[in-house]
Amino acid sequence: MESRYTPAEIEAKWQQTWAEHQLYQTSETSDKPKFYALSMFPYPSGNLHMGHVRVYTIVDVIARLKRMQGYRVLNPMGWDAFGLPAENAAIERKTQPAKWTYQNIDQMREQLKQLGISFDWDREIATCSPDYYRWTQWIFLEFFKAGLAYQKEATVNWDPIDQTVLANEQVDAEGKSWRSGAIVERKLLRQWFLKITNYADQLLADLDKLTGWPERVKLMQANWIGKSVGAYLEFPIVGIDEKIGVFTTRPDTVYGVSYVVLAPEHPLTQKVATSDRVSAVEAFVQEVSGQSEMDRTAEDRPKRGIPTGGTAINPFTGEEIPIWIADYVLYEYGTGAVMGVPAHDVRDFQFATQQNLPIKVVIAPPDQPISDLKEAYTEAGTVVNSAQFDGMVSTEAKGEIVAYAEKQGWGKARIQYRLRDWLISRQRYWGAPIPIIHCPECGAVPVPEADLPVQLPEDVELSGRGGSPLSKLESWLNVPCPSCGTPAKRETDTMDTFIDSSWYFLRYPDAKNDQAVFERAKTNDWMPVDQYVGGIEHAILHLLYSRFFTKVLRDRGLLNFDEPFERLLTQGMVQGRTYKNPTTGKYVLPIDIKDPANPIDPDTGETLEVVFEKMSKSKYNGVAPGDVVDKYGADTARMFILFKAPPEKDLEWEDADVEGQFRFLNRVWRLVSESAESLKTARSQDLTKPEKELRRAIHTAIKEVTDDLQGDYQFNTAISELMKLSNALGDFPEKTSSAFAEGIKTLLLLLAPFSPHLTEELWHAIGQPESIHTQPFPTVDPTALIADEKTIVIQIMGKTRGTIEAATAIADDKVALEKFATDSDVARRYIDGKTIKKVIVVPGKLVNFVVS
RNA sequence: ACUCCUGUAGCCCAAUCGGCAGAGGCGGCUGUCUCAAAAACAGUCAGGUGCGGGUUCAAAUCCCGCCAGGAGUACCA
Repeated sequence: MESRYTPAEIEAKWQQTWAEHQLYQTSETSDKPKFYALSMFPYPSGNLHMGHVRVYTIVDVIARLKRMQGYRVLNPMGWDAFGLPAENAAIERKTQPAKWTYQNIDQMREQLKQLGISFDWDREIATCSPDYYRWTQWIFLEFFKAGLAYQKEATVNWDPIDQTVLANEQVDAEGKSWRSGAIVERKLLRQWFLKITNYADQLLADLDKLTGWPERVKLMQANWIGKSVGAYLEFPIVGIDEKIGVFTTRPDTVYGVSYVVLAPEHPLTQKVATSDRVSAVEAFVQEVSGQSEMDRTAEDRPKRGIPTGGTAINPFTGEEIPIWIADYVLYEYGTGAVMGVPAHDVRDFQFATQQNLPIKVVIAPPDQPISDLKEAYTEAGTVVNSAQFDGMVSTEAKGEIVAYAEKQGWGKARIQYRLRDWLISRQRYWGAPIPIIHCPECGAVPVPEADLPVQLPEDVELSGRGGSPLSKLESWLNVPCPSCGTPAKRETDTMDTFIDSSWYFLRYPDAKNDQAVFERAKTNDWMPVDQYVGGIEHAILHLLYSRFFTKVLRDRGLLNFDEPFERLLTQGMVQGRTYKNPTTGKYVLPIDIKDPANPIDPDTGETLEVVFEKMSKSKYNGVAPGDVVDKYGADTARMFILFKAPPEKDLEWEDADVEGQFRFLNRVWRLVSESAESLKTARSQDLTKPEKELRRAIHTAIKEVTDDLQGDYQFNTAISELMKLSNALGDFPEKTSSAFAEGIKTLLLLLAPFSPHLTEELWHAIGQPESIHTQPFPTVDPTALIADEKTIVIQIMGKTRGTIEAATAIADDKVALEKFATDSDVARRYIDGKTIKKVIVVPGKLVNFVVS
């Protein structure tokens, strides 16, 4: 065989052989248990980056391991192919989005294949293909039939750069678009929504079922859903036959209400204003609405508001209280109006102090007298100044007061969510058209199932400006109404691309079905996904939407499970070495650095800061996967990525460490190829002591690697175990021993999921006829793990004083060990002449003497 | 401001139920090879676990209080 390790040759060879033998095709007709391994599918930007390499490598190791462990594994791949970049690229390059996208897909598929990932390419999907979006549209119509898709005029987030609306989830805390980074504007538009709020409670409650998810992702979703338990209460307006409804989580403080506040956008603002105040109110509302969301919610800015002159009545006390308008009340949340209880709410306290509004204490702190409040008291306490509720504990008063309000017709218990309905219409071309026809007679009519897909027309003029491109295409736009035949118009908005990705995992089990969205039996068989791997950036967006879709489709009778993803692994970023000028903040190209040990700005001569940051073009810190594969091979790239950091942590790309992995694979190569011939004639006889020790090392490695891959996928420590085994084999002199042969085979089998090409080559080199990837994963022989002797730690007063060797039978027996240890030289040296007060014995590990 | 995560050797990272702080890699040093160097190979060096308390026979691990870095949320009534 080849004496040198030449990854380029063997990797190409085996990739071709595997493809010819369809080694990774999903087996469907088997009684093996199923395992669905899934990586979040990529957007086909045209270039694979290291982040991709990391996810797919992680999933590939899991898929390969599970196959060897006897599972039938589904490990599919596809493309999240709709979206704005294609449209923008098409405008720039004067081409069609479809053409650009499919070219990118071809390019990325090739790059992926070079990594040796065991995808079942027969199930490949692209969301922009009519075969796929036909069913996206079909699912939309399922939502429509269920009353979960509706149109509404609403103030929505408008991205001025991308020229489209966005969902709340797609706008970050600073009011910026997740894609373009532009500050979003608020616009009143008629848009399509999905009623995710109907499922708010289930989406929250079922988080408890997701025991295989990271806590922080669940926490983020719970916060996003934002459940608040409280009450809806109504305050009649003096002089008008209308009421102001408020939502509060503190009905127990209702006797302390000293004013009510409306959000500036509230429809009642003009009505409640007294004639002398109307113009001031109008001016205030104008001013606030002219401000961006940013300004309005900026940190520590004072609350602003004005009285309307109008008054309302607190039904509980009969008191007349002023109605104010203030910018700290959000129209989007609750009823857009709040009751002001300055004594027991931090914001109300601040506002009331500022505006000289009365502060009335109704909850007394347990042990303190009610004195002048310096700040709001928001804890529980004893109810005071609250008529018949006086003396109650405030937490109990909540229920009583709500019950009383309900009896009096003043309000009722209410649960409020922060979650809003999902805005899904986009005024762009490259997405799945919403399959609706607007008829002047019948309204919004669904496109009949037989007419799906509503195809995207190809002869379209793209400019990126002035509304949906589809609205300008008369031939496509005008159709007869499917139900009455009247001339009607198609819906011109396309769907948010997050819709496409909210169900793709349901399609893989039956990816080529052209009769139905999927065969229920197949999807129910493979789902839920056993292990999902992807970036933390989807903690809310994609993962919440997918959970929502799953629940709706379950309720439509299509699925028989509640949650789509059993276990979730969120992998960390891949960071590159970045040279940054500390004063200007500018990034410097690595090739401009003369001495990496002492990096200096070539322009200014300043010493540069060396940091690891997420790889990106603008930071000049990217490493191209292709370059690494060319230089070291895919196996080395895979090993490095898995070894350098635990999967959920950020990974710092260091060339020196890549070389370390390359060296390791070379060592394995040499170790196996040097002994390949003698292995074939390995003799078997009674084991010598060194052979027994080697077997113990072999089976310890099996145990450790299996454990590392069982629970939390600790690839880094698994690889270090493989290095240990490799070292032990290298040190072992008897290359013709059967124990050595067992060790070599075990090493290759354990390494196979990590370095599929190298192990396949060596597996054949030692005379094995079948593919290593179809072999069973090694299992532990418990008898091989038993050592004849164990090292026992001797401690005196908790301090280690030495160790003793004890026969295993003694070491594992508490009584025998105590005696053995007490008689040992080490112990005697320290306990002679002292009284033993207590002896702590940990069998197999240590003996600790407490002496006086 | 609040919540969560992370601080272990020069660096990346390990350490079952609390039980000898170290598995692996990088780097450094020494050697082999070489005219020399690089590469490769072999050997070797390394801190008491961010800080201060506490619990315990025993703490990197558990508890309390700080410090540093990162992430998320941020008037949600």
